[in-house]
Amino acid sequence: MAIRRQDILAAAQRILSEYGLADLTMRRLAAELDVQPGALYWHVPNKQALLAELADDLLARVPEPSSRRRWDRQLTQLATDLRTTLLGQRDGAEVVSASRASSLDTSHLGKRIVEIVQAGGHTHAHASASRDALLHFVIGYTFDEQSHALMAEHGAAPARFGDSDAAYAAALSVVIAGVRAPTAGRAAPRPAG
Amino acid sequence: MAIRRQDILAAAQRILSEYGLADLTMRRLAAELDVQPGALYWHVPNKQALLAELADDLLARVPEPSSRRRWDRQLTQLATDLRTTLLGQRDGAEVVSASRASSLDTSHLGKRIVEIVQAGGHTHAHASASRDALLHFVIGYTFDEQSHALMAEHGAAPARFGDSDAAYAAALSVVIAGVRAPTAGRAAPRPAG
DNA sequence: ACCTGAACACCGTTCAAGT
DNA sequence: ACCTGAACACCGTTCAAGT
Repeated sequence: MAIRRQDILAAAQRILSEYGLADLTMRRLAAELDVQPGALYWHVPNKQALLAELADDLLARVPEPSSRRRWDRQLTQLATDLRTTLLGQRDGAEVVSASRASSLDTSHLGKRIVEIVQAGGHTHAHASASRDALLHFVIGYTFDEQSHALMAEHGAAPARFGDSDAAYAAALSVVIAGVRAPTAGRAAPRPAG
Repeated sequence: MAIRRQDILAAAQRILSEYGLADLTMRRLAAELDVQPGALYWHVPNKQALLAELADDLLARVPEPSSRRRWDRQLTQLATDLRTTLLGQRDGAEVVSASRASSLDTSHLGKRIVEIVQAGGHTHAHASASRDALLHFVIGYTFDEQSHALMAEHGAAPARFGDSDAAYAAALSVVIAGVRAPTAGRAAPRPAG
């Protein structure tokens, strides 16, 4: 009974969820499937490709925003769901962060964001810039959140106080406000204070 | 003639600049200094601490924004200089990204951003959210840029077309606009299209 | 077609023992 | 005080040979 590519992915998922990314090695994966490490390389070109597939599967779990709502609400929804999805998988943000390698802009998520912003009446240029700003923010932010939670668990860092969801929402709203107000860059200077 | 902590840092810098982060191993570092690998552990607790110090040194190179300019210009300047600094060091964004582990908010850079936004007449809460949005964006964006450039070099990815500085400036201006316009979240909805 | 066995070329970290 | 020698417990990847 030969192992299939599918089995490898599933086993990788299991190890990731139960033991974390640090324990997800090709040797551990082979042991989980009762084969020799080399056997994996008949099904998969290398570890990176495996991680990329895990990342894609994870991003595919982000739900579509309901298109009935206002475009900027859709964007907020999407960014919120993306974070929730990443937090829902152990080391989720790191997996995505480590293996995206600049395919984010051409990803389904990236395209959806551009569509939504354009549907809001903005130029393609502004939509692209918004996509870059939004995706890099969300992933970077969540990565930090997740790795800090891990360190706090191991006692290597003090636990953060306050409502983390609220902190995220506040930072997110900064980016969203910028998406909504592209002309602010050319607005007349307001007096400070 | 014993080696000093300083020498280790300097050698690490050399390896990083000449061969990249992947080649910066404790064993390679020891070889560079003509000592056994174990010798390093008399001077340094572990590899992570070393990387954290490299990251700190790198971030310290970011120049202070001239305080004569308008606050939002200072912010743009800072974010632009941060990217330039990261791009100026081989694998710079990755080094910072890998070893910051949520010390960014308490970093000098983080504090400066909060000060600047508050000097712009905004609340501390908004300044904190802006810091989070801005730093995560810049580092995530630059990391992607740098790793993509590396992959393109190795022929593993198509080279990006267009002006990368302009693309960055566009995405950055989205975030900055959001920092400038915190009330936009409560503004009346504009008709789309 | 699919896997084993065995190797290659590495890692970070620890620690008794030496000087 | 500072380092060596030697080990421990690992890595990802390749590839001839087997079934």
